[in-house]
Amino acid sequence: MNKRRITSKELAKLAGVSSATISRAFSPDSRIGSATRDRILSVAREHGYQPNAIARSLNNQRSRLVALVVNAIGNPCEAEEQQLLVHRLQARQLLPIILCCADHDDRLQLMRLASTYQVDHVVVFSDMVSMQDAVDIFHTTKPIIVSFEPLENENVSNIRIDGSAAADEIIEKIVKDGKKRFAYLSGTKSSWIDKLRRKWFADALAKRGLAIEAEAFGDYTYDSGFKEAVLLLHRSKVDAIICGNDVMAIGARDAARRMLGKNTPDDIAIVGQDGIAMAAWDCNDLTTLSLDHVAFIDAVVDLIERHDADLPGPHSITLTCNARWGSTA
Amino acid sequence: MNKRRITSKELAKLAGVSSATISRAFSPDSRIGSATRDRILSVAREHGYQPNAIARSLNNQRSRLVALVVNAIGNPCEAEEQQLLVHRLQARQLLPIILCCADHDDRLQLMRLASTYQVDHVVVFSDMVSMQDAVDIFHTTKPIIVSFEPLENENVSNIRIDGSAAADEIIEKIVKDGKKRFAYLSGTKSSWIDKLRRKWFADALAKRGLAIEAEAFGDYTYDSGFKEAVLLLHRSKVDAIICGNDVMAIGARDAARRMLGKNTPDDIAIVGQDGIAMAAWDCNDLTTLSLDHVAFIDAVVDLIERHDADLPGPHSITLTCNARWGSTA
DNA sequence: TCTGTTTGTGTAATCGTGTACACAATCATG
DNA sequence: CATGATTGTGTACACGATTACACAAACAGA
Repeated sequence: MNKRRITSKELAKLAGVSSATISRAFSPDSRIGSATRDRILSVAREHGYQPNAIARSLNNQRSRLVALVVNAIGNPCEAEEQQLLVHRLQARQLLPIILCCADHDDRLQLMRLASTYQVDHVVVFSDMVSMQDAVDIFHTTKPIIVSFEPLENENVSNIRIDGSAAADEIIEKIVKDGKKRFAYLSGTKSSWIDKLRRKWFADALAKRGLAIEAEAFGDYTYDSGFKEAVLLLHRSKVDAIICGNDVMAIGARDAARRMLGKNTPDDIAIVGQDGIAMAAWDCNDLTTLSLDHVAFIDAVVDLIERHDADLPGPHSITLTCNARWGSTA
Repeated sequence: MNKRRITSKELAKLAGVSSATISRAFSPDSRIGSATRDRILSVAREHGYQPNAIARSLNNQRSRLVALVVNAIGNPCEAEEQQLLVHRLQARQLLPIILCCADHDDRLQLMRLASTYQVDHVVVFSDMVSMQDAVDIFHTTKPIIVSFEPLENENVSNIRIDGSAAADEIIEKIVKDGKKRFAYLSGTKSSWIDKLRRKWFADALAKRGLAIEAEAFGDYTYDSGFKEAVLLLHRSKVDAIICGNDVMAIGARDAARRMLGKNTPDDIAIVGQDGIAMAAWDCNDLTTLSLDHVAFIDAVVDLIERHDADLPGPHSITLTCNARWGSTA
């Protein structure tokens, strides 16, 4: 119990070889007698020896650590993607370090801390950090950065999301249903992705001679969706609310029903964004502009693998969203 | 761009000192002239130098990494606690490595991988790994393990959860409302925590001359809650379902309403467990046996800090749950 | 048999820090 | 002013692996 881990040198003594041979026994393709290897692996198992990844990282300049910069873990919009990505990383023997930006006072400090661990890759989900900051902090440690936000930089790969067609489809249907006055409920005041999403819908409305009449700002949570929807519906006569994400949409739907007695889709149309699993639950049944999470994470993993294999240059992948129909619009 | 990180030796040359002095400049309390330190820090900032945490870890035998063994990231029951814990760890300059067990074929392999990174602490949320396995794998690297499951071991601290009183309260109310036939919908077939939770309710029923009449097994997801509830309600005439977690409870509630036209709480009582934020949403309004997440994570952090400061021995903390009332029971 | 290749292993340097030890310079104290 | 404590810095080694290089043994082909 509680005994210190055995080192390769100690194991070498036990197996009657040099520490170099120990190392070779654990490197798949290296010149070593198969008899020796078997003996070493057996002795290693017996003593619970495993090569120290920290020492190994120091030597090869590869940590096999990946920093995941996220807003929050609990937030379902990201959680499903995080889950998927973590799974994929683990299958490739890469370990994720989570950097949770939501309630951390000094996000840059946090990223600097992670950068000292020589992470091999960085994936930025969060829209709370400026991409330029991420590059500045991590460029000294050479990892590639995968991010939503397009940034021309030789170290940054991007996943671009295009939801304009899906937004157009959704607006088409809502307008056909007779709705005329639209509100947009943003998730943040300053996020790049939020502005992009808003533009998809604004463009679709403009095409039909309509516009976003009212606007509100929440923080991607149910409570903020609920609260802002109440305020919105009290101060303006909108009959459709496009929300920055699904969770806020659920909050807005509840607010309309509970506080103003308005039901979807007859009295008011409500649209979410993300396409989280919960949106499809029977009690929610949300109409939402949905991103294919699997395709999204496939793209991220693809970029990471490309970089892991030292293939040249950063890349850019564009994914399109699609409409997922529920009973709220 | 993309230039290799500067090392302490290179910085030493630039600042006209030895690499040892560089190291001292970054160690808060070490003998160094304040003028020298200021100069070094300034040159360091200029060149983007930060001490390499990997090398430092190798040297001090402290990685400041914490392994978080969880079932899934997306699962809301854990997500809130994870979020809180990650926040606390980050505030202490500890970085979390996530080990996601849910869909990983070889959990032990995964834990072994993490153990090679010499993590300082391990927190086991998941009930999918046997505690004994965790101890076997991590004991060679000396970290303390914080876990739900009580295990007598000098390296394991426990957080025990007691929900018996709250379960009694809840059963009391449901029985008073006239319900007589109870079903229990488990989250897993084999989990230790699931059996414990079930026992709280079974005991409360036994006290009143009642028992769990029907039983089903899901996997903590909405879909499984929905599906199992349908089967359960078709094969037996229960009028109350206690669910292994909140998400399944929401699924069960939807199933009862949608597939059998039974509403809560009049036709059927439905109870969740965990007390996740979503349970309190207006559209759910779940009665649930709730754990105080903040207190829980406080306890975890307390144990970690104690161990981080090299205070003696593992400890055990017991927390009690309380009933949170909604309109489903 | 002689030479040239292949195979298996050990030696020693390296990765980037932290720190024990040594030593010079500065300071306090009588 | 002499002496001892304190302060600031450099030198050298340790942390635990990987790997270039060297070298002996085994083996191939003529």
